[in-house]
Amino acid sequence: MIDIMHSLEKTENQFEKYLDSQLWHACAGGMTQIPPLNSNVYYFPQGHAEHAAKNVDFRSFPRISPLVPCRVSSIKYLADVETDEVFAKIGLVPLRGRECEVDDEVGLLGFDRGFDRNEEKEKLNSFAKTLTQSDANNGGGFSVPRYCAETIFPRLDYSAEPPVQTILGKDVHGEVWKFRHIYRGTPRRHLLTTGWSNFVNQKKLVAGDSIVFLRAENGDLCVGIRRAKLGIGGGSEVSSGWNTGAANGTSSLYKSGFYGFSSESGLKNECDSRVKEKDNVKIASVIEAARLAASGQPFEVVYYPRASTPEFVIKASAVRAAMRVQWCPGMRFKMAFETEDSSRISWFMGTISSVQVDDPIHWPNSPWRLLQVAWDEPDLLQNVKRVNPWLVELVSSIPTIHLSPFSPPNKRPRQHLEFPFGQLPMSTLLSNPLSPSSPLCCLPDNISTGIQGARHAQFVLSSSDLHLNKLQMGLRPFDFKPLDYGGQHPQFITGNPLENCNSGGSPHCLKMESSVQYLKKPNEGKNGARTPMFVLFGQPILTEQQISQSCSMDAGGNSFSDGYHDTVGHTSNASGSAVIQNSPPEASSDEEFPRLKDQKHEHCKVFMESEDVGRTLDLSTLRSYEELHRKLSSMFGRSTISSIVVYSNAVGATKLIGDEPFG
Amino acid sequence: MIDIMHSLEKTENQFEKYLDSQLWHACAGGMTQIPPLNSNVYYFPQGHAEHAAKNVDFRSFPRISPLVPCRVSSIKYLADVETDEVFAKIGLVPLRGRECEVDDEVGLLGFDRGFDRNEEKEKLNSFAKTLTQSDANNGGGFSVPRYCAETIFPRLDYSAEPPVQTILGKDVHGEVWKFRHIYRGTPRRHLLTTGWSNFVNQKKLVAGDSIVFLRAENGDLCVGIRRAKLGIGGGSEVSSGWNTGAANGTSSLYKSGFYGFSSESGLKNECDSRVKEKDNVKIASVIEAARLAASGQPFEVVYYPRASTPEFVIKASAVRAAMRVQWCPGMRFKMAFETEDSSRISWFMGTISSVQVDDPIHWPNSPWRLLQVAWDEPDLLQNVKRVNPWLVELVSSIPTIHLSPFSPPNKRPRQHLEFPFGQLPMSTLLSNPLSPSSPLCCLPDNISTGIQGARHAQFVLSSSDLHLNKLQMGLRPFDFKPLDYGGQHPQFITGNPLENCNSGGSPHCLKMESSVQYLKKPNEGKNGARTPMFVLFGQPILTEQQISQSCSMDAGGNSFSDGYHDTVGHTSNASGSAVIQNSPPEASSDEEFPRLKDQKHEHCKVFMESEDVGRTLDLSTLRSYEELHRKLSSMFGRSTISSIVVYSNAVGATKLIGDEPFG
DNA sequence: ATGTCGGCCGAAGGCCGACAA
DNA sequence: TTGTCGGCCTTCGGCCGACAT
Repeated sequence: MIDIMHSLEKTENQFEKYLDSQLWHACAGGMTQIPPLNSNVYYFPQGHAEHAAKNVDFRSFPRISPLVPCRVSSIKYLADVETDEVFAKIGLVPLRGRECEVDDEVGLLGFDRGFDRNEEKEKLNSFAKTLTQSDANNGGGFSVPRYCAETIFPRLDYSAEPPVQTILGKDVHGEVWKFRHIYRGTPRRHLLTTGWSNFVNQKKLVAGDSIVFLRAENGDLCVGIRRAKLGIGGGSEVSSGWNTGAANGTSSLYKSGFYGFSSESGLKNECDSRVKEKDNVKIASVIEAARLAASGQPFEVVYYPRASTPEFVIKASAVRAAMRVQWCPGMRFKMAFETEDSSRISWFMGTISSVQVDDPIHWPNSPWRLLQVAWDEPDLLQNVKRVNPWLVELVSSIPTIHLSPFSPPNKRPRQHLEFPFGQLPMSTLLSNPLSPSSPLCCLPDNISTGIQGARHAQFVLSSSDLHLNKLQMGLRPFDFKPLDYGGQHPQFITGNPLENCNSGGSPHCLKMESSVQYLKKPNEGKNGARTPMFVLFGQPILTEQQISQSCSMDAGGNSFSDGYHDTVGHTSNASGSAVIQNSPPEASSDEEFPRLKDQKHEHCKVFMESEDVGRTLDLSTLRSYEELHRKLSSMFGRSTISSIVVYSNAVGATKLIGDEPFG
Repeated sequence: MIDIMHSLEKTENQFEKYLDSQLWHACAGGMTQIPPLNSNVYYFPQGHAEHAAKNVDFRSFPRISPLVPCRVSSIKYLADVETDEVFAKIGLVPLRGRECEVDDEVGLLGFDRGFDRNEEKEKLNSFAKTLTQSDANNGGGFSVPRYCAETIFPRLDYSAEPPVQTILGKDVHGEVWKFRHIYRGTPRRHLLTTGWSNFVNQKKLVAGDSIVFLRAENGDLCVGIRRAKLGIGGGSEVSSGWNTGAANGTSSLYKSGFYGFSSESGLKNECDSRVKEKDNVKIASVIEAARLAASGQPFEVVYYPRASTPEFVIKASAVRAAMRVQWCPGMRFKMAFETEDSSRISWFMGTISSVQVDDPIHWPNSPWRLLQVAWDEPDLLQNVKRVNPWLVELVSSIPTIHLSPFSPPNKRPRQHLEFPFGQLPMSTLLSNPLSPSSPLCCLPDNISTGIQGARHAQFVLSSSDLHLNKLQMGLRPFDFKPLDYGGQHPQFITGNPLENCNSGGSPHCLKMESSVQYLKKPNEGKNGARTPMFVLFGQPILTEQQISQSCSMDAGGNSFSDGYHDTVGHTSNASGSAVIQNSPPEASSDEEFPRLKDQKHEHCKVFMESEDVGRTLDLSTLRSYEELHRKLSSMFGRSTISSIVVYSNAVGATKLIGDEPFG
């Protein structure tokens, strides 16, 4: 394969050393989602240009699509030689026509799972800590959280007085750093002393940066760094008050001159800055990528996961799912952000204030940053005005349902959003938005059995939870209910009651399938056996008996379809199992709940109450209660899971399960 | 003017800041000769490629001349942002045909002089010191040589106890550095203390590097650095034992890690190395320059004066002069090199061992590195095997004269050396090398008055002088003799008695005018009045009366022609003043003694015996004894010059003059 | 459990005159 | 005149437990 861009970069960066994928992801942070190898994605030139942090002139490509369907042909995990900043080179092969459809399946079935497993393992073996002032201070050591010392570091011999050992850690370049690890003080605590200061200075770390310890599969201890982002969200402006500590990052790096005059001298050239100037991604690269993409040739993009701009190579399924939603002003949603110290992920609630194409002149039909939003906590997200639809998650569709029957159909010509995948014939859907077979604006007409919002209700999150450092909602029981129990009303958020969608002038309601599709009774219109089952954070949990049953059935995995593929595959045919027929169960759990796949909803943190130590659990890999039980038992080293195990997902909702089996 | 290369470089180095020419030359060192603006030069692509320190593939320019006549259209004095290394961008406009001839005159008459004046001033206002171990040590200060403190630094108030002041020095980027200057200790000495260590660290200086203090015209004190070259001469290999101290330059720059392991980590990326990797001049630049040069378009070259490769943009007159010499194996010569610490210039003696084109395959007719040489002190110049003819200076032509009458004329076909200037019709000269009007191989037939080598004898240097730190030959009287005193025999060097030229097989004797032309009686065949005059290191010194006389004469300045232009202008006409007729005296003193112009022969160091402080004197600017006397008086602050003033030139020859006038 | 502080100690930085070349 | 050295003082780096959160 001819790869011009790659060879270009080779010349400036002769020695490319590929990182371990685990370490790379640990450094990239929890928000980073690199699409799996051979999966189908959309490439957004617009986002690529944004990533380059420069104004890119695309005039030479007048007709390039704002989103180019591609297959991921290669992924290289790399790290900047100077700053240790991780980045990836993603090889993309543009797709067209039938190719999209066919290959999409391959990607979904073949490789998605492998990636998720990797991520799971990483979570188990790595620990990230944000450096405190004391950690980053010159004369100091590093306070090692007990959990890290006990689970990641080599076993310490506590019989010595004091217990000490030497820690060797490999960084992203394979260089080994040496630390003295001591367990001392009153009360006892783990500390890194000798060697730590040198590490801080060499890596130019400041308070707010994070260090990642990871125990690799071969037993090596790895050490990565994750620099604090200057601001939350995607804008170039720094949000006020958020993470200001890291903005002034030079104070502890350089001795100021004797009279203070020479500090000016030393900081000029880029070698001395701890973070390279933001020209990682060159304009030329963007142009070249766009050129090749437009002409259907393979190309390669460079992506810096910590560059504070949204990802521009997005899993096709996520984009498709987002495009199926009929976005309306007034919709309530939540969106994930990395916290200031990059240690956690916070979900921020907001309301869609407007749905309009971001840059109609240059990218007339682009869904990129389609949604203008108003945040419940606008202070922290001042510079986040527009977001990508596939990054937000609706928390309740009730306002849409309540209001749309009384709002007049929008007479204005809709903006045509490009959507080049063959699987989703835009023209059909858009040309007749009011046809019975496709969803109406704010009026889903194919909901037959009313609201069955139990699954969504599970994600309801009061905004007061957002700033809890610990999840303390704990001990109230989780009501497991079989999905086919009808009549269960969702727990509604009563935020802004969506005046926008009701007022006559401004509402823009765009595209396709209503979000209330999510609430559609999953088994409706399927050949699905109405098997009783349980859902944990939207992830169906079956007994092993149920699995063997469903496998023996015609399309057992499809029983859990939320209705996406019904609409996708057969806009005029309500009963469809054809598209994903014969898919093995593993695949179905991934693709059939794409809304849940986004942003780690399948990952739950499991706390053992006696320890207050959370372990992460990938629900998507659990196919039975038995499997869950085994996993939990091995996690906590006990043979039985007692009732004090509390489940909590990233949102902060917590559940307590009893010792008795689910079913 | 379209200048592709320039604009290319602009993009990578956005802010080009031009240096003061004086500071630039002070940093570049005494060996650097940048040809004057608008002067005519030869551009050597071969040397350019060598400068890039890479193998450049010139196959795309099959017929590019190895030396391209050009006019210097621009000179930019610049310094590397990171390393402070000075470099120049020289704009060149290829010349052809008549253009060469005409414009050469303009260059010679118009601009050469201005440059020399600059250099003179710089010498007077700057001081360079090579850092000792103590200077470069971490815990130390800087020992300021008294001369530097008293002539370059601001006046110190000695009434205080101790006398202290703050020194502010601007570096090449205009940044100001602050030093505490104190005069203390027993015995008293000048020191820089506070601020010095910081400077050393920031600039990553090591013992062997030099610091240059310069008092600019506006009174500002400037501070430049001049890093030690890794080896003397032009090769890429480091000569053994020479300047080894600087080769290991990292010891004092970085604290080694606590356990020593992290020093490995810190030194990897190029930002931490004190000298950038040797890719200053890119291959692409060389190719591009060659392309433009071959097609006659203007181009620009980047030249790093401290890159240890010979200059590749050479004053046309110097090349022409060298090409007129009939180079023969066995010829004795000297060549200037910068000393290890770059504080002085040493002349090394050698013998031409062979005359053959360096790279006959790629550059079949190139004079570049034409001479293969054997050094009298081969140890120090192990890697200098081949040198450019215009860089060597014959010290005696006696072997040629002695031997050539008995050696048979070389029958082998001569190698054709390209020489594209119109003024020197190669074809004529080469096609008939034995014609009476052009010099024979080793047999000058146009010497009419025997040997008159007084001028050359003045430059004879015994190799034992080379390593003297001080010029101590001092006090023997200098025999001033009018030039038209005939019969004075030169002081011959009796080194290797040139067996090569006598042996039948190997001698290659190439090109044109015999070196004994230098010994030709200058006034012979001229319209010159046989005015008695004195020559100081080859620089004629007239009384003011003589000047006014010669100005009123037809070609007064030409009286001092050494015969170059006779041969050049009129190969078949022995009496010629036409070429340089009407030249003002200033111009003539420059161009008519080109051999003396090279390598600062016109600069003498003047020592006041009571002080042992040398001042530099530019003889070429002196046009009368009175002027010399005035200059010396003002230099030493005395109204009369007593007999204890000793003259010594860079070679080490010293002269003592009396109080009485020359004439 | 762990962030921050002051105390303490040793190393390095840095200024000094002595002394010698 | 000036390079180098040892002495001496200060500053900084860095390890420690105390204490508070």
